Amino acid sequence: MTVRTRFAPSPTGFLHIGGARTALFNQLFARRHGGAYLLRIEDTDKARSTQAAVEQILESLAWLGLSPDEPPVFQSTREARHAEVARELLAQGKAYRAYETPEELVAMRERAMAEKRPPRYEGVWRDREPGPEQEGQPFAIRLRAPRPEEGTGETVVEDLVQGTVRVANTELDDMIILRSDGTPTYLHAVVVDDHDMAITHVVRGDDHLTNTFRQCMVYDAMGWHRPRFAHIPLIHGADGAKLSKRHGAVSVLDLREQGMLPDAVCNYLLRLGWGHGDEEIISRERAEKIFDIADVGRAASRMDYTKLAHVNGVYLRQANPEALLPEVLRRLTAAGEGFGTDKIAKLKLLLPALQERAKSLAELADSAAFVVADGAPELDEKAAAVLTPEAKGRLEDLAQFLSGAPWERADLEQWLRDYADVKQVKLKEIAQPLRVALTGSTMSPPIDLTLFALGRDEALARMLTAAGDDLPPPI
RNA sequence: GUCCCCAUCGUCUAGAGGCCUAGGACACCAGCCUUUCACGUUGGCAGCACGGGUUCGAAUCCCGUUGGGGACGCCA
Repeated sequence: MTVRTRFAPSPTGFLHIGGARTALFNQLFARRHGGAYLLRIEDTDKARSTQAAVEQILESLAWLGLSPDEPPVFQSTREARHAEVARELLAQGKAYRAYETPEELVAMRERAMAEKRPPRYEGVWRDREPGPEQEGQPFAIRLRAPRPEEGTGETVVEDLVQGTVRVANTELDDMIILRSDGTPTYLHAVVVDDHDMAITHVVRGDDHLTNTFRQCMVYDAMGWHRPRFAHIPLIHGADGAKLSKRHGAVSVLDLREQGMLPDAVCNYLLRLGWGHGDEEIISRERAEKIFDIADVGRAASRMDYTKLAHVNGVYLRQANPEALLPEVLRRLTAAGEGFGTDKIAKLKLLLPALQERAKSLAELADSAAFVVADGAPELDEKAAAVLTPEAKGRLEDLAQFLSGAPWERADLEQWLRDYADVKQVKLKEIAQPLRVALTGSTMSPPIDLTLFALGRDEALARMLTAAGDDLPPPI
C-alpha cells in the first residue's frame, strides 16, 4: 500500500512554526516511503475561515518547499459527503437523532463542571424514540459510543510516536457528527476525508491525541480501516508556554521577512523533537533518506530563535551569492530608488564576504548598505571614536598615497602594508580609521577588498570626507 | 474536576541495562588565528526532577511523588 499523508490546517490565521513542522514531517515521511504528501484545508468553520488565510498558508508552504504533491482538498466542498456518511450511520442505527438545543447543552456542561463531574453528554436521546412533539424540530446526529457491555471496554491506539495509548470507553460519549443545521463536525469530517483521500498515516500535533479515540469511533462504525497515527509533540515558546504571538515571530511569513532561508528554517524545525545521532546540518535530500517518524521524541520542545539564527547563518554562508543578490537589493531598495549598475557591481564584489558575516538576509542587507550609500556613510558611535584628529590626518595622507596605487585587491593590500611600514605603525592602526571612513563602521569585510570593491574614486572621496572634518577651515 | 501524554546541560538533542567518570549542537566564558567583525580552532562552565523497587549492574525497566503539557464544543 502506498503511503499517503496529509497536512490539514484550518485557515483561521497564518501558518505558524508548529504547523510548518507538522507539514515538514508529513512530507518527509511520505518521501521517505515513496508516497504522497497532500494538503487539506479545513475550512468548515465559515465564521472564522478566510480566503486571505488560505492564500497565506499556501504561500508559506510554497516558500518552505512544502507544497503538496496533489492539488489541495477544501473540506467545505465535501459537506454533502459528510452528511451522507452521517445519514448512513443513522440508517444503520449506529447513530441517532438528539434534540437538545446548543443552549441546553451548554447549560448541562456548565452544571457538570460546577458539580465537578466530567462534562460528558448523558445520552438522553440514545435510546429514546422522538415523540410527536419532536416532529419538525431540528436535531443533531450523534454517534453511539461503544459501551463496556458491547465490547472490550477500552479503545486502543497504536501510535507511531506515543506508543500504545488506551482509554476506557466510559470516557467516550456520543459525539455529534452532524449539526442541526446539517453541517458536519470536525471530528466526523476529518475521518470521512482521510478515508476518502486514502490517507494511510495521520501525522499531526499531539493536541489531537485524545480526539483520536473519538475519530476511531467513526472508523469503526463505518467498518473502515483506521490509518496509522503519529502524534508529534507541540512546540512551545522560549518560556515553555504554548506558542503565541508574544513569543516573537511565530508566523512563517514573519521568519521570511526577518531574512531566514527556507531550508534553514526546515533544518531547524527538523531538529526540534527529532534527532539523528550528532547530525545538526541536514539537507532536505538527506532528511528524506534518514527521517523516521519513530525517532520523533514525545516531549514538547521550545522554540529557540538564537539557534535558528545560527542554522540560518550556516545556510547563508553556503548560499550562492548570485541567488542572494535579488533579495538583498529588494531589502536595500525598500525606501524606493533603484541602483545603477556600478553600485550593483560593487555589491557583487562584496557579497561573498558580507554573507559570511551575516545570520539573516536582514543583517546582510544592513551590512551592505554602505556599499550603495551616496557619499560618506554615517558613523556609528564606535566608529566616530576611531576618527581621532590624528587618524584624520593620517587618512588624508593615506588618500594622497593611495591615489597612485593600481586599483587591484592584492596591490592595495601591499600598498597598505608598505604604508604602515614606512609610518612605523601596525597595519591595524591605519586599517581601522580607513574602515570607518569607507563603511561608517568598525566592522566590515577585509579592508583591502572593501577598498577595491568601492573603486578608486568613491574610496578616496570617502577618505577625504572623513578626514575633512578636522581640516583647517578654508580662508 | 476527569482522562491522556511527557520529564538527560539554560535550550535542542545522542543515549534502546554494562561501551557513560553521560556525547554533540546553540548560547555563554577563556585562548589561538587575525587588518576589524565574522568564520575557523582549542579548552571551560553546565544535565540524567525526586523517592522507592527489579538487577551482579539503571539515564536506560517497574511503581509512586513532584513538575510541565494537552484534551474534555452543534471550534478546528
